[in-house]
Amino acid sequence: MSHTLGVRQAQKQKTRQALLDAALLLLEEQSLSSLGLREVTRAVGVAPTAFYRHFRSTADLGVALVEEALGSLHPMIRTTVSTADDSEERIARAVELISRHVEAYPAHVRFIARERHGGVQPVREAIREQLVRFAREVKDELAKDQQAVGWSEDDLLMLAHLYVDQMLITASLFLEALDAAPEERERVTRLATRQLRLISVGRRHWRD
Amino acid sequence: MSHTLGVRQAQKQKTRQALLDAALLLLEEQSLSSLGLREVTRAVGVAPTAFYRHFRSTADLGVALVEEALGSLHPMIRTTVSTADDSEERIARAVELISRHVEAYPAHVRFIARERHGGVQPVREAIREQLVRFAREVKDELAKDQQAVGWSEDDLLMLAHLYVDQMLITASLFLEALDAAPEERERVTRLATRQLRLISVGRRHWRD
DNA sequence: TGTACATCAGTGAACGCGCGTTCACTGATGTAC
DNA sequence: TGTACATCAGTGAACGCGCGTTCACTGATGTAC
Repeated sequence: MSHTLGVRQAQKQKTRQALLDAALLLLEEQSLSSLGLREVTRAVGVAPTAFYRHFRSTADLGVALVEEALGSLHPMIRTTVSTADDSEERIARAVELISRHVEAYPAHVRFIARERHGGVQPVREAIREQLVRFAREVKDELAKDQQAVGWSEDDLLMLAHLYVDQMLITASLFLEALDAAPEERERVTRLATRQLRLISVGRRHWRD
Repeated sequence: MSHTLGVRQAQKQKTRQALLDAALLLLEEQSLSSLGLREVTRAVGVAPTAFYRHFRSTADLGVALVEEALGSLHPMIRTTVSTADDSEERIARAVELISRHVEAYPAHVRFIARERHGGVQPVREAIREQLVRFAREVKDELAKDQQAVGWSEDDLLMLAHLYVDQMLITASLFLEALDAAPEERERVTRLATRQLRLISVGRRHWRD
């Protein structure tokens, strides 16, 4: 067995996670900039002062949520972009992946969409950094493709950013469609698929 | 002379505008969801209760700000898309227009970017409605172009949404570059230009 | 294994403060004659 | 033009409430011997 945490450390982590979970729930209906520390501790059932054992402020908690929401996504994105088969199938798989991710983690997705341009600077910055990393990773994968011959680094990065932004737009559309009729999700799937297709067409004819 | 407001009405409008201006200023560093009514009236120099003579709540004020930020933009967007000359020149003009708009109204642009996915439902809805209108108008202009032959209504709307989203992304990049060195704005201009160019290439070869 | 001491996650009282909302008001502007 | 009354934008006091932060604390867990 690998290293086991002491009882005390384990309990601390449990409380910390409870604070993160409660905050994410509360953030479905407000922005981080109006989230109160007492709200969060009340939802968890601990004293307000316990908050300080884990986070300096709600902004600090927000930065931790960014890591939780985006940190584990890097390998998933890499493999989705890199899998080198037919373009049409890859597009379908990417859209499907986004759709499933939004269904599985709607609150995380909402949080990122909301705080990307939100009122809390350190959180905005943390999101920006993660997205820049995504774009660089996508660029690296694109560079391996045979289509990338003749493309400058700059153009590849430009395309990577286009894909990353498109991914976020699609995620946010799926989010809005979550409580709607299934047809609505189908509509979003078709829209996102065709938008990616159009970008792929542009990519294919870029240097004609 | 056309109809003149009475002194009383004119003064009321002036106060209302002062409230909107003050709110916009305060929203540079926070989200609407945490904006306080007393903050706003304090900044203007009127009693807190005066607020209620103009708005039911800060959410209500937010909806008014959406109208102020986006309402007057429709004709501008229409003409930019419709002007039917060389594609490359049109792209340059569109990017230039966005850049100038962000320089002229940074606070409005920031407000829209921030509250588009923000924590206040009626404001989100108001922004969504305006963006859907933009997309429909862009679609109508695209439909007039000779390139649109063979395109379905659905595909045209898909492309229109792509353009509108791209416009917002570009605006938000220019916003981040506002306080940076001029080279940074130049970099954003080149990035946005090439992204629009790639979309145009995709458009040209869509039905190959 | 048992004991004595250290650590530290979570407590609970207390603080000063700004919040949104109510209410009856004032006094300049508007209107009817 | 002058007068008497109505309107209503903005006032100021008052309210109850929840906020973030401080502080000394408790008692279970961890550690040294």
